Amino acid sequence: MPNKVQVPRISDAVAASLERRILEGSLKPGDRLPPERELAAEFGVSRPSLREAIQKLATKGLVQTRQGGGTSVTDSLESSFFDPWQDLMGAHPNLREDMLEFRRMLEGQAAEWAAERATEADLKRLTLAFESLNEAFSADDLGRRAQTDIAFHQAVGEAAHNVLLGHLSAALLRLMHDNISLNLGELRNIPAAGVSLKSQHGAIFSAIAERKPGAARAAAETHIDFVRATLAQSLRSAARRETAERRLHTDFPVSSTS
Amino acid sequence: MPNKVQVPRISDAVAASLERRILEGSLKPGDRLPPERELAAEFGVSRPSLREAIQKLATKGLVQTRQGGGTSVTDSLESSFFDPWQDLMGAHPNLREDMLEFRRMLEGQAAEWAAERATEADLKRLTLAFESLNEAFSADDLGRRAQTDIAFHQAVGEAAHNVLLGHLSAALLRLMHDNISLNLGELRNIPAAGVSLKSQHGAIFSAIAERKPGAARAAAETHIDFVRATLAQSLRSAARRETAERRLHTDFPVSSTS
DNA sequence: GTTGGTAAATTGGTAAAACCAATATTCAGC
DNA sequence: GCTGAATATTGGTTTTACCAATTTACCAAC
Repeated sequence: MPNKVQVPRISDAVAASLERRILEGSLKPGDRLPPERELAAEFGVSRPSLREAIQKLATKGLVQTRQGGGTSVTDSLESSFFDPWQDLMGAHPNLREDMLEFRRMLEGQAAEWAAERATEADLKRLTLAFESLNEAFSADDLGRRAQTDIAFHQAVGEAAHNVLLGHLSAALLRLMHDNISLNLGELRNIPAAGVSLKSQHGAIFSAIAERKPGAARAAAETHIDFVRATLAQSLRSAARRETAERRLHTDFPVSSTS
Repeated sequence: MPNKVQVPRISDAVAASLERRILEGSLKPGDRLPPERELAAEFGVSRPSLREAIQKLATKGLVQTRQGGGTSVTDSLESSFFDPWQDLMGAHPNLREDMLEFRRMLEGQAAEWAAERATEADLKRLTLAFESLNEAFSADDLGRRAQTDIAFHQAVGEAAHNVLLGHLSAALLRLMHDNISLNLGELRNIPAAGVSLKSQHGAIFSAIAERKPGAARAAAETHIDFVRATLAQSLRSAARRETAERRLHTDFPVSSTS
């Protein structure tokens, strides 16, 4: 093979650019890409070339196209981890504790790296996410709380600037929100939990903004420890409620032989 | 989602047809496909649609296209199943660094927990794995080395008694071993690497067996740091070999006029 | 006969324009 | 507010033209 200068194809370059955005988290699962015509103009290429790039990504499973509906980012990177973990959930009933422990490790590390590495743009984004989270807590909207909670933790994960950690963190958050036994919405029914959660998020945010890696890690770990303890209490409380419900509806027959 | 009849896209159908020919052997590695214009006429579709089909196959690695030269079937037939992370590793050099950084954190934590929690059965298993690894190093069998390396780290991951960590640790290690662009096998060609790798595994093993969490973590982190540094050296070494090879085959005419 | 250079043919790469098909949005009527 | 029709949007396909890289054919010089 002689010293042939390799000229990159337009469709390859466009596909690589979009792929990078997916990898680094700028484009998230479920996000809609701009329309083909718009995206082609944005990249300064023809639509057929842009289509070839999109088809490459579709073949890799990174995006999915629907005629009339647009092109969206799949969750294939997170699924690589999410699906096996979901299987593990069924096989290991006590996985909740392992998961929270794992999450403590992951989020502690994420917060530490975020405090070391966050750019101005990262901090701006984290600030917006934190403000949205506080608004959701004030508005008493459970759906919005879950969404902004995820967004806040994702912003931390991305400020850590390790793409693997970012995607793993997202997969883990999704796993927790998708499983009843780990349903964090249950925490909101506990009176004091909201106040504590809010101040814990605040501590994480401040430590990162003030670039204190050690404090950020400690704050994140404290937060997960609290979630852990409160979740356990909540599940015990739910179990007690179920027991009381069964007592109320249990009618024993009077038997003289046993 | 209602009972919507799924109409297959032309490009998908064409790609599937060509893929079938490749997999059944009608088209063999090295075979040239007919020219795009001819193939499009043969399938009764437009050339852009045919091109999209070809691009799908190219993305899967089943064919390779050269402008002016045609499209040929490659000799890599393992591309029926596609791991998105595997492909990303090759295409995004920064991901390699992120992965090693992440693994350093993960394996450090795994070793620490293993030292705290390993049962007698865990230690027995770890011992066997360590012995197998040493045998593989002595036997100079590259395939066996990779396998026993994975098994050793898996044993550590399981002794950590966190299911998620164990699973993830194994998945990431397998991903690195499977990735050609990382070429972990190259480490074995470096004279001092084998001895260092062996003693590093030994340090991890001893620290866990002697239940020293701090030492175990440090040993695991040192191990990844070494892999990191040696991999970088290996890649530089490969680049130097390529340069020398080019020098060997470059024959410039002697010119007296400059 | 061999080698090097040039022209022509072939084949992949890119773009523009037009049209078709599926989905999403808007609006009118009840 | 709900339903159905009309309209707009967005992906899918085709046709045509042109560009760019490679291959083949041809010819001249040695």
